[in-house]
Amino acid sequence: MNTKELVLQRKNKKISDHAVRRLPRYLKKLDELYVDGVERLSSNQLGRMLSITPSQIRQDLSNFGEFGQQGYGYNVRDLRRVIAAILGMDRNFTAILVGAGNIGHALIDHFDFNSVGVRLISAFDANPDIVGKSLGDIAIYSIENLKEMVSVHQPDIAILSVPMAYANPVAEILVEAGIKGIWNFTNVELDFPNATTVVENINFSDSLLVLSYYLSNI
Amino acid sequence: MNTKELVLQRKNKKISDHAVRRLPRYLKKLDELYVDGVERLSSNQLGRMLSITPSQIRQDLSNFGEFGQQGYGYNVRDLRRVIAAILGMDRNFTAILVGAGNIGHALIDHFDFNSVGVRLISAFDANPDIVGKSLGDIAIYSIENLKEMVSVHQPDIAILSVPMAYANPVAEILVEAGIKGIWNFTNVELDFPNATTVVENINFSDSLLVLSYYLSNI
DNA sequence: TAGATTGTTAATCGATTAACAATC
DNA sequence: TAGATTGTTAATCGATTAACAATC
Repeated sequence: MNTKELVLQRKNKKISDHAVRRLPRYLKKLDELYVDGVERLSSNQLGRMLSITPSQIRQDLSNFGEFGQQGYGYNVRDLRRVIAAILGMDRNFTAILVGAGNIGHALIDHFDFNSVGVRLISAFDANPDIVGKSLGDIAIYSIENLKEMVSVHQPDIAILSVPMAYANPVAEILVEAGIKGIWNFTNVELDFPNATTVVENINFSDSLLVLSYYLSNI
Repeated sequence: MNTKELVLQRKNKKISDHAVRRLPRYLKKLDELYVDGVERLSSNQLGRMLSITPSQIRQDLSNFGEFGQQGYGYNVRDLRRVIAAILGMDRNFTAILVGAGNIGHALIDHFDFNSVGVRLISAFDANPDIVGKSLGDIAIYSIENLKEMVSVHQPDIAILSVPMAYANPVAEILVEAGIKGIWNFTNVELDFPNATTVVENINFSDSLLVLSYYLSNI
């Protein structure tokens, strides 16, 4: 299979969010197997490893192309590459951190942006005590310059980790400046009037409440 | 409506995870409205605010009981209470932080556990430099004592934020010691053999990959 | 009362699973 | 070749939406 022939979406099929969210799980398992030196893999084997039916795996992959071979299965190395490409890992997306508090710290120090193909280029904060300094090798700029910097440098993703009260106003600035994606850590649902912007939420309080629900209901 | 009569699940109906994950959104909006002094609300109004069909809201709520009134709608204050109770917010769940690195820091400093009815009682770490100190008013104990402390004090929830390599071994200790829920920040899929333990994942890398996917595919 | 809105049943839509012909 | 496993079509299952009688 030639990766260059990769079609990201076949036949204008509508691809469900469920399917998309399974792709990172496939990828991670394939990475593990690759590191372990495994060369081939059937949908059946992968399914057992992830508690997913082989049917579903084949359906999911068939949204994007034909990556297997009858009687053989999938080549681990190739399939990894394909899924990485589908997920946009080779697009060299750039990101800025907006709000350099504790979560921002944690991301800069511990999150391997590289491993998902994203490059973090700078940070912005309102606190004059930290503006002008840097976190690791990420410089912190004043939030005053956010709009201009986004307009000029056109980063793809804004990691939004400002205090809740600022979530919507800052998001609006980002959208106006032309940001394409927002990774939203604010626990606030962003309300856009005219949104072509992609928003992906990491919502701690919703998540903990769901855990609390299931704990309450065995 | 009398909150004491609340039944958490009617008719042994199976409640879908989708429905459960919408409840925190309802609650948050109801909180806002309550603070703004709004007294009543129809499923239609709430639906417009959240971009959810009124049908779905009524279906979701009907999983748990009858909380509205024909011709009137829902009482904001009552419905808030009911949903909070369904989500287990008045169960006084306790939590421990396992791995007191940056994410742990961020949670202690900024996350309002109180607002979801959870009480954080202590933290554990392997780093001898911080064991014995505290973060805010949360004491940090040695991870050596984890199993014993969990067995004795029986916290409900473990917030798992250890390095990836330790995710599964530490999770196993927690389960053996009788933990009921794990809020998993490790980016690792926990594999339990005999799991009655509830796991709720916060997976940064999966989430960022999904954002990257949608950015790649307009 | 008349209008509004619920809770629920029925209809639709979408996602998952099963089955199987094609073929490596 | 024979066995294995794909990609896809069909069947099933589950979730969402629509419709409406009940009733505040």
